Amino acid sequence: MSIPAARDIFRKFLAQKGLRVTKQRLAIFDAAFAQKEHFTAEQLLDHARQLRRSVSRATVYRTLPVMTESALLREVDIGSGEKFYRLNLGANTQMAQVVCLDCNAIFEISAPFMEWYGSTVSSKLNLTPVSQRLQVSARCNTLKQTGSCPRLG
Amino acid sequence: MSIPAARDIFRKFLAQKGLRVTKQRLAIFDAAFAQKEHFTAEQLLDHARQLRRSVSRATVYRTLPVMTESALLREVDIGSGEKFYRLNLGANTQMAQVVCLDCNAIFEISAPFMEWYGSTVSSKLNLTPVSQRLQVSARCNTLKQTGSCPRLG
DNA sequence: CTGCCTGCAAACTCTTTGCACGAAT
DNA sequence: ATTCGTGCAAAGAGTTTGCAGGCAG
Repeated sequence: MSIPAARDIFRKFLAQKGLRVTKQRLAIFDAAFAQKEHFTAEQLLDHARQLRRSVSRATVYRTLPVMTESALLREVDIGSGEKFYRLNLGANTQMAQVVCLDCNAIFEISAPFMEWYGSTVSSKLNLTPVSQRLQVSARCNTLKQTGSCPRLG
Repeated sequence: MSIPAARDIFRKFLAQKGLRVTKQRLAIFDAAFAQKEHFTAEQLLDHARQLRRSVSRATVYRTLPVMTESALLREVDIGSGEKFYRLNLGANTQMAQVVCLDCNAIFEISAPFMEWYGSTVSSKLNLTPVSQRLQVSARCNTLKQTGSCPRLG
């Protein structure tokens, strides 16, 4: 998806929710759109400030939920204290994460069965599933064998 | 498992690790053993203080990892800010959680396939799995239909 | 013009840590 | 007698919030 097209989704979502299209929100959106991998609120702030000096941390934290609700971003909480976010343009499958405890890399794995699992298990409890997450924590074999991780150098 | 038997496991684990068997650690252990459901560090502190007035928050936080490593407890992080813990005496299957967003109940579901999934996915990345978690967030049907949740009243 | 949005800084929550005293081995 | 463990209080990290002024609609 192109930048203008994605930005349009964001504008429309804001309008739909009765939210204003501000320069700060657009700068934060553009910064998020430029990220290729997972990023934190702080990293997003850094990048957004390069696009618009005055963007504040508070506005980043207030805009992240908006972008998550609009499905432009996906929140990835690996239980590490800080939350990660990731572009979610056009994604339609549930994703699992494999987190390397040695180099902190997060690998995204398509896991369509999660949706089925969520429904099955929820219905037995008379609940309606909202979301599901599946995460695997693991250690690097290469690091253990050779003493260095390909991603750590 | 009986209380003395479980306490023995704890004593042995402490000895094995070269850690001292203190009155505080035993009080915290007994408090944890009395919990039937998931509990937080704060709840554990409350209960432990009923058994021994002087138990401090710091010691609870320092003891929780010890009990987790000894497999007497299992840590359950549902991404809600605070961590939950649960007795894990003799459990040998991977558990998934279903979390009700309406009443915050946590249901534990046996999910043995998680182990297989973790291995399969990790090996493709040349990683060795350490742990996995699977969680479903859901909403209460009864609450939606009748306006009241059986667990909220 | 109205009132939502913003930046700033302070507040908040949960958890961790430095220190001097106290207790287990 | 050692040394580890403890309580206390302060620090820490990430995130949220109250407020006065600014800008979108």
